This record gives sequence, structure tokens and C-alpha cells, in this order.
Amino acid sequence: MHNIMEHIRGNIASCIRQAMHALAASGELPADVVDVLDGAAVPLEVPKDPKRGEFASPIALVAAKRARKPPREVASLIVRELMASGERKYVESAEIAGPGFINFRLSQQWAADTVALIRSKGPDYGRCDFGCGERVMVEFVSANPVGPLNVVNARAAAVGDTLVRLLDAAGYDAASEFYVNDAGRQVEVLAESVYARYMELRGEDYAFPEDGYRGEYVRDIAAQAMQDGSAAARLSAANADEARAFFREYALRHILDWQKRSLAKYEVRFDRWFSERELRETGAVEAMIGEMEAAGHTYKEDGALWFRSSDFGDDKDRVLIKSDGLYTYVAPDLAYHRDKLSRGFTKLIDILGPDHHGYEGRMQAGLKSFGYPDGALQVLLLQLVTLMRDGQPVKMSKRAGEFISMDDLLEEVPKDAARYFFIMRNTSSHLDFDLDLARAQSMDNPVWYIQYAHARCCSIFRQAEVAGISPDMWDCADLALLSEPSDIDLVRKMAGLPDEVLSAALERAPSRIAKYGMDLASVFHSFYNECRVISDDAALTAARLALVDAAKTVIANALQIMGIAAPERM
RNA sequence: GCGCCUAUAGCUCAGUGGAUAGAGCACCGGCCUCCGGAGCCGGGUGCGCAGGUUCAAUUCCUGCUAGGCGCGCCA
Repeated sequence: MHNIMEHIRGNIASCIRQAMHALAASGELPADVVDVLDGAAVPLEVPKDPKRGEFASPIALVAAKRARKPPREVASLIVRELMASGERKYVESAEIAGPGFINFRLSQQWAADTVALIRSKGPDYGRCDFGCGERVMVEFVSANPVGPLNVVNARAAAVGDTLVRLLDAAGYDAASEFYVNDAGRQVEVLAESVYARYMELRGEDYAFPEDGYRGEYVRDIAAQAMQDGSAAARLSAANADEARAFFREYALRHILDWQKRSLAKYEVRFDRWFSERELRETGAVEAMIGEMEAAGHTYKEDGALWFRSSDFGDDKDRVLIKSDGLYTYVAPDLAYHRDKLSRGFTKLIDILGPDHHGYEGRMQAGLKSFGYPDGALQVLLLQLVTLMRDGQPVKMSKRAGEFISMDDLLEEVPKDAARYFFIMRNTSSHLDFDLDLARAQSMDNPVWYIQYAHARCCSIFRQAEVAGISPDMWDCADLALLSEPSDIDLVRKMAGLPDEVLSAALERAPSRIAKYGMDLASVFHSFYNECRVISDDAALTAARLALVDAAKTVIANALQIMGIAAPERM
């Protein structure tokens, strides 16, 4: 058993089902009342207010109409049957409340077993095999290799990496990829920009391209090439075309390495950096277009080759090959997505910035035309990020060169804080990133608050060691002694991790784990204030140390999923 | 004009087809002879507007209003 809550949920549901069948059989309820159970799970929820118990069911409200009795009366019959059932496990009491809810309270044995389970699972607690090893590919960041990573890239990196960790925890075989657009126009513009700066540094008159990249880093790259002996030698012998070609490769490698370093600092890992250029070299794009033409999904117009994407749900048709003979970005991108699916990934997730939402329709249309099922590709659109300093939005303008890159951000706030802040909101919501708060080493900072809960657990163990209490003493503790409301509140919150991980993974919602971590830390701090762990009562001390050990595990596991360190001291 | 996203407490945001809609910040008041006070406890007139589906809508659907973003043979 890896999830006690799931086990109990199943047990209660089956008890309710049996109770209703028994009532229908005995004639106390109309025979057709059991129809409400058909094809649907017995409704069971975790009440918001812990005073209502661990589980609640509105089944009596749902069944009242068929039962032709008031909900509370139906509830009372179900409770009578259920409490008489020998199948019932852990349920200590079932009460009728409000309009007809049945609230289930679990026995202390449940708390004891939960603590024991968490301690035996250790780092695996919270994980499950729901995904059955299905292969899921998450593609994120995929910034053009023409400049530094920006703040939305940083959000995408934190969200994507956490999502991969979540999917992994939920039993999927999850992989991450960064698609490198190292072919195409943007790269040429970069090459021309660096070349222009190079000429400028040499004091030659050369016009900077209209749509060129004006960042200071472009000049830096040119300057570095001039100082690099072998590069300088090659440049001095080159004509303009050769120099541009040289700078294309030089700048590309330089910027790609730079982006890789930024992400490494951020502890965001990619299983693969997939090169568009290599994809083109395999002939995959040509082959794909050939098949599309053969299938009749294309037509020629105004000298360009169009994909009939509107036949597959897109707003309008899209150009694959421009009238100048070059591919648009759509063609290689489609080939890339087809490549991912051909490698055995059955689910693709793309995390995109808000300026790319139009992209989804054409990709979905493409995959549909290839015959892949609906739902093979899921696009997660991130909304914008506003950096806040002193309560004011930080103005960013590319033109004026006022621009905060991901590197700048990570110099200002710790990596753990940045990751947390970027995932703490729903991906579909605009994000206000409070730089002052993220940097603060104080109770107001949610990251510190959670990490402090972990450090506090460790501190208690250090204290226990000083008092001469060894781990084997709490390994065999009598967990039945954990009976204070604060003990149970903590256990209840810890028991929720597996459900939380699974729903966060299925909803593609890293923010849920951020919220959970915060709530867990809060319950832990309350417990700590309410219940003394190390006391004169040796048996209770042992039980509480086991509880703290479990708490430490759960906090660490939640932080691990977010890619945030779990410090022993701060 | 079309498309996507958003609208919940003074502020930043959670949340769910169900019970009395939550958290943090800010503000006010308490709690250390004690495991880290980097903490805890208490204090709340809020789901943009109008319809619809439902036993039940803040949640789902439609329309409206307001804000953000996008709408290239750029990526």
C-alpha cells in the first residue's frame, strides 16, 4: 500500500455502495435508488474544515430525489448500515451534518499507520505508479539562440522542470527537451549583427542591420573573437561572406553555451538539446513535406507551398515553404514534433510564452493530419511576468536596452526563491514577481518559511542527540501516543501528499505543490508551538520524534519536486 | 474585427458542482524560566454584471463589461 488515503477512500466508497444496496434490498429505500451509483464513483471529498473529519460524502444529497426521502434521513439510514458493516476499516465515526453530508472520522490507528508508512517509504513517499511508465515529453524554454534568456524563459524553466519532476513522481517516464532554433533567419540576423559590431570595433564604416540585435553582448562576442588568437587569424584572412559565416557559428556556440550555463545554475536539467539544424540535415523536413504533398494536404499559391491546416481545425492555412524557397518555422517545428512522437513519446507537452498562443492551432492541425490522436500534444501557455521592486513594476524595454535577463535575476535572488516564485501561481495567471520578498531572509518569504520548517526538524534531531536519544529509540516508538489535535492535524496534512502529487501532475499544475509545501510548513510550525517534542515523557518523546522524522521526509519530498534545497540548518 | 488569458478580502493570490469561500501581506491585540520567536494564537461587510443548466453554481454554458497578450511567406 503506497497511499493510505486512497485505500481508505476505496473502502468507504465500497461500504457506502453496500449499504445502499442493502437498504434497497430490504425495501427501506426504493429499489432504483442504487441507480445513482451506476457508472459513477461514490462522491467522497476531503472536507476543508478538519473538524468535519477526514472524509465527507454528499451521497445522501445526490440520492435524495430517487430515495423520495429528505437527504438527512437517507444519510441516517446509510450511516446505520455502514457502521454495522464488517468491511469498514479505520472509520471510527460517521456523522450527519449540514444538509445531509456524511462526515467520516478516522481512528487513531490511521494516524499511527500513516506515520509508519511515511517513514518506511522515505524519499519515495508521495510517488505512485499511476502513469505506468508512459513516455511523456515536456519541451520548454526553447529560446532562440540569439541572446540571453529572459524572465519568461525563467518562468518556463521552473514550471517545466517541476512538471517533469511531478510526472516522474506520478509514475510517468518523463523527459525534457530544449529545441534549439539554430537554423533559419534569426541566426542569420545574429551573424550579421555580430559582424557589424566587429567592423565597428575595427573602425570600419559598416551599417548596423535595421532589425539587428542591439544588446551589449553582441559587441562582447565580436570583441572576444578579435582577442581569440585562432579566431582572429581566420577572420583576417576572410572575406565578408566568410566572416559572416564564421560569426554565425561563433556566436551561436557562444550563446548556446551561455544559455546552458544559465539553466545549469538554475538547476534545470534537459535530457536533450535538440538541434533544428541537425533535424534538417537528416532530411526529415523534406520527407515530411513530401508526404504531406502526396496526401494532398498542401497546395501552391503565390509561389509558396501551403499546408491546408484549416482542414484540421486551424484558423487559416499556413505557409510551409516561402516563395524564396526557404522553410517557415512551421515546417521544421512540425517535423520536430513528429520526430518526438516517432521516438515513442505518447504524450507531448509544450510550454510556451503568451506571445506564442497562435502556434497551438497549427501544431495540432499538423499532428492531426499525420494521423496522431487528439490529445497527443498539450500546450501549456504561460502568462506574462512583471518584476516588482519597491512595490512598483520594473520597466523593461528592449529598445532602450533596459532589460533584466535570467542571469540578472539569479544574481539578485537565490535560485531556490526564484524557482518557488515562478511556480507559485497558476501558469494561466499573470505573475507579479516581488524581487524584494524573494530576496528577503525572513518569515514573509514563503521559500524561507518552508525551508525553515525542514531545518527546524533537523534542529530537533540535533537536540535529541545532545539529550542522548538515539534514532533506534524512536524507530520502535508507540505511535498510538500521537493523539493531540496538533499531532493529528500534521498527520492529516502529510497524508495528503500522494493525492496532491498526482493531481498536480494530471492538472499540469506545479503551483499546487508550491501551495501544499506552504500549508504543510504552516501546520508543522503550529504543531511545533503546540506540542513539545523532547520532554520528560520518554515514550511520548519517541513517538513525537518519529512524527517529526516523517514530517521532515514529507517536507523534503515536496521541496525535491520543486527542485528546491532542503537545508539542515539555515 | 478575430483569438487566447484574466476578473475572489485594502494588496498579492488559492480554491471547489456542495456545508460557515480560504492563505500570505498590511493593520490591531496576545504568546518565550522551554526543542531555532526566522515561530505561534486571535481579530474579515469579498466571488465584475445579466441570464441559463442543476436538488445545489463563485465553480459549468451563453451574453455583456473591464484589463492583459497575440493576430507575418518572423520565431
